[in-house]
Amino acid sequence: MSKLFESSCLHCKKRSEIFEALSEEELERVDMCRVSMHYNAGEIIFKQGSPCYDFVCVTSGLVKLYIEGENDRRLIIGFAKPVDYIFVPGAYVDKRHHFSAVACEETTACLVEADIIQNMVRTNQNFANSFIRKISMQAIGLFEQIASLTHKQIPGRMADTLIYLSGKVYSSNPFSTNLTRQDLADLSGMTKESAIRVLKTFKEDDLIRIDGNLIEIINLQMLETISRNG
Amino acid sequence: MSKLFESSCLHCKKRSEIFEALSEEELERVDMCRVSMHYNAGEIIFKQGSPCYDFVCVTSGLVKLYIEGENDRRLIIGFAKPVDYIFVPGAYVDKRHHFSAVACEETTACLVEADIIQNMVRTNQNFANSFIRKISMQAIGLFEQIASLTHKQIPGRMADTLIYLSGKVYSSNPFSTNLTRQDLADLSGMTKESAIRVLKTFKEDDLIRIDGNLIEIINLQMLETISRNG
DNA sequence: CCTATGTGATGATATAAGTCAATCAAATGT
DNA sequence: ACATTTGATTGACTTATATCATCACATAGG
Repeated sequence: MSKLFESSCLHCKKRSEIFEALSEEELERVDMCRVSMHYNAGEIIFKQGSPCYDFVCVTSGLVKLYIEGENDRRLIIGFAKPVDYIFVPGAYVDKRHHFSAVACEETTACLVEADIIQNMVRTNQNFANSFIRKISMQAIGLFEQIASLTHKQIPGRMADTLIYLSGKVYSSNPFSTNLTRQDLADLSGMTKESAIRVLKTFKEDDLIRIDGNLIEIINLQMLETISRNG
Repeated sequence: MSKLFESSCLHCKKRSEIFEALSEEELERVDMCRVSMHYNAGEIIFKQGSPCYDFVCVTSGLVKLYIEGENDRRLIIGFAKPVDYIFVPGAYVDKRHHFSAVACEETTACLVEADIIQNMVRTNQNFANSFIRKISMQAIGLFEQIASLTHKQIPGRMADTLIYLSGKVYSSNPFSTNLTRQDLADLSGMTKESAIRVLKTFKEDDLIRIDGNLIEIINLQMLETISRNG
């Protein structure tokens, strides 16, 4: 909505890694053309295939990023949380989004014109470097996910998903989430029913505890073993 | 081996997209510190997990890039052919290789110190831009592969592999390849036996023809339909 | 020349995981 | 307060795909 209830980029600066490379003057330039948006849970921020005009920087809430395949199948390839900006590879190739972004919960985000960012990548070496490092990390994450999805079976994949959520996304244990079983399935490359069944066996084996929105990993070591054995 | 039997980067320039952004002076700097290497089929160029010192630019032959998972399982994530340089995401993160590179056939490649390249990314805007575009394209390719591998079943995945090889890697039809059935399987996320079986059904249905090292797509349209239906 | 060794091919079998269908609980709208 | 929707759960069944075992063939090495 209005940018009034967001402080300016200059003060927001301390929280967002990548923007540290920018000078005050550059930050002001970003601030000038940014639009602060509010999304309710479930609302689409951008959709795969649509033209991409903006870079999105999540300032609160949580956003899931997923690929839509044929037959209504989806695969969640990651999350963006405060203060991640979402790297959109299409911005440098075909100006199209190659995955969709949807708010998992109440989310606010700043949209900045892609041109402005790309321009700063051109003119500011340090920014460009952070940018490339960020893309690199995303690529490495994808490698890990692709290896897990193709080489492991259901228990191993779900173990990876739980470890990822607790370790990388929510950074806490137990963690409170409003991801659905379908989301967990889309993260692990399986059907919702299979997800429910593995989670049940994990509960029965006292590896995890689930109470409503709260998921707790009780036996991380065993989960890691399951992950390793595929 | 010796750099004598390779012409200098200055003359090689016309063939390699990304280096077009470099000035003569910069190209000379690259030329100075580059090492030209020769690899026989099957030889490892670099291995997942090892420290990465160099960027690799393939000047002849073909290189397969693959992730090694647990239990000896591998997944081929792409190929590098003349004149691709291999983007190594670890160079900007942890200085480790996150996938392995192996020569599929007689291959020559130039190795350039990662520092030199990274330095030029810093100082040359156009080079940085080409660099980011290249990474972006790799990421988009990974998205497509990950969607294919997780959402499609064996015939769809093998169809994708054949279309990819003919269209993107060999750019010809028929194409001559010395990839083994195991390689085709590693590209498609299945076992060697499954790969052999689908290929057999494809042959029986007159979609493809295989004669020794030669693979020909006879009915591309039908293969694309199979790909779409998963 | 014979023996390893790697690759391709095939059949029998086991099993992992998807599909389909029904039920239940909680949330939401009227 | 009731109807409707949405998500979670479970069971029965089917099927896709891996595994295992075997065999043929070519090539390389001693």
